[in-house]
Amino acid sequence: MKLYNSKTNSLEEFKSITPMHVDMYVCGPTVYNHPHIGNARPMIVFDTLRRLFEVQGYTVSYVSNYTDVDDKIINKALNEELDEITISTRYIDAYQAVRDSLNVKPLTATPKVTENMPEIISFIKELLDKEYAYVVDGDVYFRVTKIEDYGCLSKQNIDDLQVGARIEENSKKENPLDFALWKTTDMGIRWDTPWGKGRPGWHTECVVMINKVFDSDHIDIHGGGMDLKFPHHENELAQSQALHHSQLANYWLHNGMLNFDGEKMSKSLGNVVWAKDFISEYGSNVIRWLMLSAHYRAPLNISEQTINTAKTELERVLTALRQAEVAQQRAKIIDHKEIDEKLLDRFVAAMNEDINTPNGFMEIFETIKILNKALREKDVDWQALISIKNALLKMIEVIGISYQPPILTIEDLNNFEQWDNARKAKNFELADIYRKTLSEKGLL
RNA sequence: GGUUCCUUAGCCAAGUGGUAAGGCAAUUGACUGCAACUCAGUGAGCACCGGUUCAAAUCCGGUAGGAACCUCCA
Repeated sequence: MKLYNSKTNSLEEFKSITPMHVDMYVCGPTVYNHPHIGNARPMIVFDTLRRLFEVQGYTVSYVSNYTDVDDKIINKALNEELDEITISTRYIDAYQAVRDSLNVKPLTATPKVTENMPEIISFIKELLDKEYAYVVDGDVYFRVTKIEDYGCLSKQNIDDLQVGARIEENSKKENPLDFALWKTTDMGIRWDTPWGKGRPGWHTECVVMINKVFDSDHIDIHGGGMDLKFPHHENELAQSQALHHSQLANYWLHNGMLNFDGEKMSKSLGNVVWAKDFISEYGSNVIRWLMLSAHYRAPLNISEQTINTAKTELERVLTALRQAEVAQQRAKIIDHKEIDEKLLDRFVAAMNEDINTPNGFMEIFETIKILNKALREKDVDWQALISIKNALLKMIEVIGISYQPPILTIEDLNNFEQWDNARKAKNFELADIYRKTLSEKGLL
């Protein structure tokens, strides 16, 4: 498999640290609100990558965190006169519900900041001990200049950054690029430390959780949205280099951002679309199909038209499967588990080119064409047909499309027969009645 | 101001040197009792300019337009 490594800006052949196993960490959300449709993209992309690994025999440890300590959460809690845990729990549940309804496979672990405070504090302490960090008025900052190639992930030059850096009110830092590891505060949830009572900065948690959950300072894949590349991932990397001389991950993957009707979603534009609303309106299959119809690194624009296209295309896939299934059951052919490996291999090969889902979709369409033709042969080769169908089922499983094959009842079988008979007898009025019944049951 | 990236038919979207995948829409034909489904066919020379090469959508340079990031938004 080839993956585009954001760190080297090039396609690289994937090689796992442990044979046939992948350790993957994807930065999760700060849980202060419901997930919007943009949050769904990394969920879908990295779940698909996980499934792509698994179909090839890898086991995958897929971890994604919840940031449950943050100013936004604290503010929300103050607004609603609730405590932070109530707020963060509410939205963690909301995220989990969206993951479930998007058919995202259960994650291996979903660590939270509040559950890792001793480790986070001792990590910061170690950075202080080794002088990669310094304390000012109870705040702790990371000393960016101590990392020689700081900026190597995001291809930022420190000097350029300093020129472009916004002027901060906070002049306590040695260098404007230094980032906060700890903030002393008298508001909201706080922890005691030798340097002050407060809460951790954002960039430390991911490194600490990776180290802890994977029991290693070096994993295979670190993913997230393109917007996290700098500063978040850069800063994670810097901390890992500081304490472990480790690059943290072999492959850094970043998904592109999502637009709605050509515009970035934002509260000020008032065009934020909540994932739960989108899912209940269009269903998770349509969303997955839509999100995967473009390459994960490219920006993706959602519009009425792209939604409708996704619906139509998806319907084509499911129709082919359904019709094959119905015909097979009417012919009373018992299913076998064989898969047309040649067809599946073509799909996997396409997907293995840096999760090239558009080309994967092409192979799906090719397979559909083959299936439809096989189904309409004069003498159907059922064994071959079932193998093709099973290959197609495997493909949509990789992209996470859920599909329940219809199970024909005696009544359904009878309706089919009556429909055939009526047509033979040229009693079209009666035939149309049966056709309507079958159509309404979604069997045509 | 800095960094990274993008520009392919009406629309979506692959394709990193050898002569433009796939899909949606449109349209023609076949199938059908009619229809749906399905199958077969029809359409671009790749933003623009210049260069390298036997050969470029693909490499290099420039122009125009667009996007993301530059301290906590996936």
